[in-house]
Amino acid sequence: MAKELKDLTKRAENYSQWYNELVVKADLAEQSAVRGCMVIKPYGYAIWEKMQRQLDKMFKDTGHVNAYFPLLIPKSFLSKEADHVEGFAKECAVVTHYRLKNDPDGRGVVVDPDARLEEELIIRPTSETIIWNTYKNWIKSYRDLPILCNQWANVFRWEMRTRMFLRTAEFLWQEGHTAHATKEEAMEEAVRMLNVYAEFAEKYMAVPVIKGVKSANERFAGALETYTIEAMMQDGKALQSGTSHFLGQNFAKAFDVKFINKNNELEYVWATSWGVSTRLMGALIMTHSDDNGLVLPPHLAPIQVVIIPIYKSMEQLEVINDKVAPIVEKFKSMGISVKYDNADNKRPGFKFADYELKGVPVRLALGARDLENNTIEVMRRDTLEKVTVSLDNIEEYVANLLEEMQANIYQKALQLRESKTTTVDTYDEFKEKIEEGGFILAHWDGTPETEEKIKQETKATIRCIPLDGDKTPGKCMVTGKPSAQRVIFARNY
RNA sequence: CGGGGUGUAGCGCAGUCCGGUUAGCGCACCUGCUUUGGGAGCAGGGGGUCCCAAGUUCGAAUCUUGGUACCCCGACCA
Repeated sequence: MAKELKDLTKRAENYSQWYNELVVKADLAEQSAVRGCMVIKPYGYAIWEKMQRQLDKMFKDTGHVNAYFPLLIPKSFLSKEADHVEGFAKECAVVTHYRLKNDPDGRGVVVDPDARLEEELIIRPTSETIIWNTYKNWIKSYRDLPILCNQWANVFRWEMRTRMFLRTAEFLWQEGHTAHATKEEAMEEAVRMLNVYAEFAEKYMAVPVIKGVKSANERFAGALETYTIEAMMQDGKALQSGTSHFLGQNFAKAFDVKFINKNNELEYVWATSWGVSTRLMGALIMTHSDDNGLVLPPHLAPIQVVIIPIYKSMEQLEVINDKVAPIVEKFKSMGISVKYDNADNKRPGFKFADYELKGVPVRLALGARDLENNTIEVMRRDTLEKVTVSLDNIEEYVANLLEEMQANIYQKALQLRESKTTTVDTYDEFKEKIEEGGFILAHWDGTPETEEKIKQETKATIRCIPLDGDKTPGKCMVTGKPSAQRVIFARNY
């Protein structure tokens, strides 16, 4: 019986299949009836909620507020910014009718041809256009600025190929849209939010990221500058985990959003937008999981501690229940989320394996042996180490352990990234190394043509031009032309 | 849209080449007893339009034709 679930542990030649299986078996999500869409199950959603709550707090701490804008966007809005429409047109779902009717010839319903919309509506792939159309009405004077709004929403992009969490047709995200009086202020905002994302990834998700700027090819449609955080998955592929865009005055011009500045002059507004999505769930899963299933960072685990009783009779269970009750209370008072699983319909071994699969950071097991010795067994999910410790001060012991684990899985991920990051100087060496996966630091002449050539020949793209680190100039590995600094190449999800 | 693969019980599959009793196995599910410190054992039980349609045949899960769905690899992907 055990075999079925243990097959999960064989990390398939095919990482995608292994990933899919993990997502389903850890009870995070499943494919829905609609192609490319995903049902996020309660356990998966609980993790997303924890992410949401923390991010939302960080947005508010940096002065932002939440609002909500419509799902449907008039088609004409999308075409107002030329680059923007170019980037999204191919993947938009379009609403053309507003009514169905009973099929006169048969069963079921059909689209009522008389109910055609005068103007088609687009299901938002992102909300810049509808938001800027709205901001136009909100902004008259420099006194109305800045506007620092965020919205939590779903968006829809009709992708050709999807993967749960990493790329689904519909996904949940937050999108911040800000309006500023000056260029400098808007640029600061874009960088500020990039830093918020990086801090969230590293401190809460325990996912090390590289902050950088996108090349022109990879830039957001309609942006002047796109900042990104890039993470490395365990198979060496890159995952773009969050982006923050400096939009310049492009959307202000497209939607004619002007304000009167202090000198009584009419000026276009400066803009940013920034977002992270349920793709972060994918990053979380792919960064830490091991052959026993999910590994969740303590700061985001919906259940941080699970307690499992081991007993031979109901009388014995009663005794354990009494022993555990105050421990549970103590954990709760310390703000540690705890589950006491004394369900009698599963055996302990099953529970052990199941909570490991779900990535619960700490497991405590209490049985007759422990009752005699005043001890408890502690297992940490990251290393799978088991120790038996005294019941006295078990709460503090676990609280410390959780922090240690949070730091440990971050370090582990960081070490993996460093071990899979190489520096190359020639294109031949590059072609060889890219096959091994991982990040490659190389010089590039800064032209889209060279980047495109490398992409065609190696399937690797420039993930970012790093903001931090070595800034030594050099020569492009392909053309030999001057390069300001090394950039990061990788294959990506 | 190209290449490859798969549709048989809730899930995972065998059977298909070479047509032939009542379509089989594992897991899950239900009942009972024994168990419980790493995915329990035994016994009994329930559950099937064999993806759809047409054709060949005395007889089709199996052969033929057409359709369809999903998966993987590409193309695509702020």
